[in-house]
Parts: sequence; C-alpha cells; structure tokens
Amino acid sequence: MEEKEISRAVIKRLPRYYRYLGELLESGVERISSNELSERMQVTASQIRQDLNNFGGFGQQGYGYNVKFLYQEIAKILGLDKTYNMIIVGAGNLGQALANYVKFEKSGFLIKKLFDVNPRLHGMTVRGIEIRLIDELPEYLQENEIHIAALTLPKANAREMAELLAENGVKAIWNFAHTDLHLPEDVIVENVHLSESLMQLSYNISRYERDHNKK
Amino acid sequence: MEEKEISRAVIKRLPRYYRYLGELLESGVERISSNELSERMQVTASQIRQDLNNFGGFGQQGYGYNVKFLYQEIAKILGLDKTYNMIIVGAGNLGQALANYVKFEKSGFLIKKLFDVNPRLHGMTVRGIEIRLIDELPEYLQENEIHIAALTLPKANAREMAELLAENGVKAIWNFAHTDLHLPEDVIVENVHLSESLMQLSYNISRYERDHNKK
DNA sequence: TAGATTGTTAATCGATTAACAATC
DNA sequence: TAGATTGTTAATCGATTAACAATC
Repeated sequence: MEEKEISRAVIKRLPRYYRYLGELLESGVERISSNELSERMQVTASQIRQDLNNFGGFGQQGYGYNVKFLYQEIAKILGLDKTYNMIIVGAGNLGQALANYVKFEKSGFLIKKLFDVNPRLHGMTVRGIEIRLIDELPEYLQENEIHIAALTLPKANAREMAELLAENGVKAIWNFAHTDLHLPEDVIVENVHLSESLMQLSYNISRYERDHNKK
Repeated sequence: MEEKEISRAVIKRLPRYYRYLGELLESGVERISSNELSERMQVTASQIRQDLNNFGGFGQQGYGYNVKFLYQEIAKILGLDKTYNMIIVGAGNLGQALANYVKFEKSGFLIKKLFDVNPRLHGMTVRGIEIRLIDELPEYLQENEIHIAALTLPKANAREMAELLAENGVKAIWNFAHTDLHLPEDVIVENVHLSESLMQLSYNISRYERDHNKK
C-alpha cells in the first residue's frame, strides 16, 4: 500500500511553502508561477516544481498555480485537514508556552491537558487547559484518544515517560528533551533540540569571526 | 582567509556528536572507536570519520578516539569555548522559558536581560534576570556588547525588531518568530520554527495512516 | 495562434558509503 | 610483529538544477 517514499528534504520544505502561500492568500494574490514564488522564497523554481510534483500536478501550463488551491492541497499533504488531540507532558515554562500558542489550535492541534509531576501545579489551568498530576496519565490515555504528546520534561525523565506514552497508545511524540528516544518504530518522533540549534548558531558566529580574522 | 566551506549537513550533526561524547564522558568511557560510536548513534562509522576529518585528525589508528579530547575539540569547533552575551526580546512564555534554561548558561550563553513591550512586566525578573521595556533596547545595545538576541515575539513585530537589533550591532539572531527575516548577510540567523516542526510530525502521522490504509 | 509556464527527463552536483592503504 | 582502526580515496547514491517538450 506504500507509495514512492518522499524524501525528508522535501517534507521539510513543505511547511515553508505553506506559510508563503498563506501569506499570498491573505494579500489577495490569486495565482503565482513557480518563478515568482522562487524569487520570494529564495529557492529555485525547478525545486518548487519538482517538490510539488512528488504529490501531483497542481499547476497549469501557461498559467501557474492557483494560490488557494495549492494552499489547500499542501494542507492535505501535511495532514492539516484533520484534527489531532494533543497533551503536553511537563507543565514547566516551555510546556506552558506551547499550551498558550493559539496558532496550533487553528491548525487543528487541540491541546487537551497538561501533565506534571509537581503537585503544586495540580488543578491549575493554562488558557483554560487543566494541569493534571502525572500519576493520572495512564488512566487518562486509556479513556481518551490522544494522537500527539509533546514532551517538555528534563532529560532524566524523558525516556521513561516516552515509553509509558507509547505503551498507552500514543503514536506520535514531539520531543523537546535533550535526548534521543528509543521507541518501537511505529511511534513517530519529531525532535526539537533547542540547545543543538543554539550550537549551530554559535558555530556560525565562530566561523564568521575566524574568516574575518578578528583573531 | 576562508578555509574550505563545511556543509550544513555536517554542522547539524556536530551537536549530536557532542551530546553523545558528553554522555560517554560522564559514564567514564575513555576511548571509543568510530564503529562503536556509530552503533550507539545509529549512523555509519564512515560518516563519523568523514565528518570529523573535515576539522582534523582527532583519532589514532589502532586506538580510536580519546573521548575527552574529542569532546573538547568539538566544543572548540562549535564555539563553545567562548562566552556569548545574549538577550531575549519578547518576555512571553517562550522567552521566559528560554531564560529559565540553566543549561544554556553552562554552555557559555549568558542571558543578560529580557525585553518586552508590556509595561506590566517591566522591572520583574526571571531567574534573577531583569525584564526591561523595549524602548530602552537601543540604548542598552549601545552600551553593552550583545552577541546574540533571541527573538520570541509575534510574527507581526519580528521583522522590524530584527532590523533594529541588526542596526544596533547584534550579529546573531535566534529567531522563534514564524517568519523569515531579511537582514544584511553578515547577520547570522538561526531559525526555530515550531509550527513547521509540528507540521512535519502531522505529515508523518498522515502518511503512516495512509500506508496502513486505516482509510 | 503565440506566449507562458508547467511537468518531466536528463545533467550536474554534493553527500554518503565502501574500501583499503597507512600507521599506531 | 600482528591486530585494530584511522584517514582518505574511490564508488555509489540521492538531491538539486537545467533544459525542453507538452500543453494550457
């Protein structure tokens, strides 16, 4: 049942196309050619056409792409035409920051609950979303269909918690802990390693200074 | 003065090597071969050797790599042997979450101040770090050498703020706003687009369900 | 019909993996 | 010296770019 595998590189670009198309849509642009989009996005027109043609012919010769149509098609490809029930495990600053992002809800990611070990947070709410004790998590997962769990926990507890989530049927984990998770391969993991991102930044600063011999 | 350019793909892997080596160091491992490391990290030994040899011969035939030495060398490559003065522009949940990360300080990223438009936050502190009004930012930048600014603002204000930062001498921006910044090319930008990460996750969920024809 | 622009094939470029001589 | 493992060259694989025929 599997179709030709799409490369990770292509998938990583899709959300950016989606963002640009959304902005075009808002500013009332109806059609756009791969060439014009390529100039705005600073990528080659060839790449845009190749990327899109992985999923189908969304354009029309001599015309270009209909912005609204393409926007909707990419939404479908990315799975943004569905809704996902999500929980946040770890209600520290980062977990609460995520819970406050209204934008996720608009894209169909519904944040149902936060969980934390800290009993002092128990019963509090963030933007109306209840914080529960982590002891209640297994039972909660049995009773509610949760598609995605965001892991915003210290490294030390992250792996164990990820296993617990997987055992209780969570199929996708958005991992903010600074560690790699070892889970059955049908569990989808998307990592956000902030400290690694910051290190890339400092690499570039260092390289820049080296190149400009600011010894 | 520029040496052979190192590919982005290599740079992205370095922080992960660094993390694994740090863990090995903590658990008292003195030496490791590319082969053993490759098994732990789930990459090829060939790739590890190629990656490292972009920067020099850190190993020894017949022996492998000295963990501590390699760890320190990678730190130097990544610029973690220096300290950076950092500010956070936007003291909402995400900004505060970043300010609370003690781990960054340990790696040499010193968070000096937070800035926000909201006067109600003015004078408050996060982990001892003062929140100032954004009006005071230009003057502050003139008087203090700031290497990195984290942008944790709504999209609407992010571009303008980035320009202001660049004009006042900030050379590197860690951008959390959902937009691409247009800055002079000597300003280094590292993007963290959380919603794009989440979309990649939902793509993978959708694809998985499609492949297992859970129609 | 003429012009524009896609979809797609072919060419190029770059990154990953394999292989092995060098050497500790 | 024999064994292990790097550093590095060569082979392969995959991704990007260029080119152009198809077609709106």
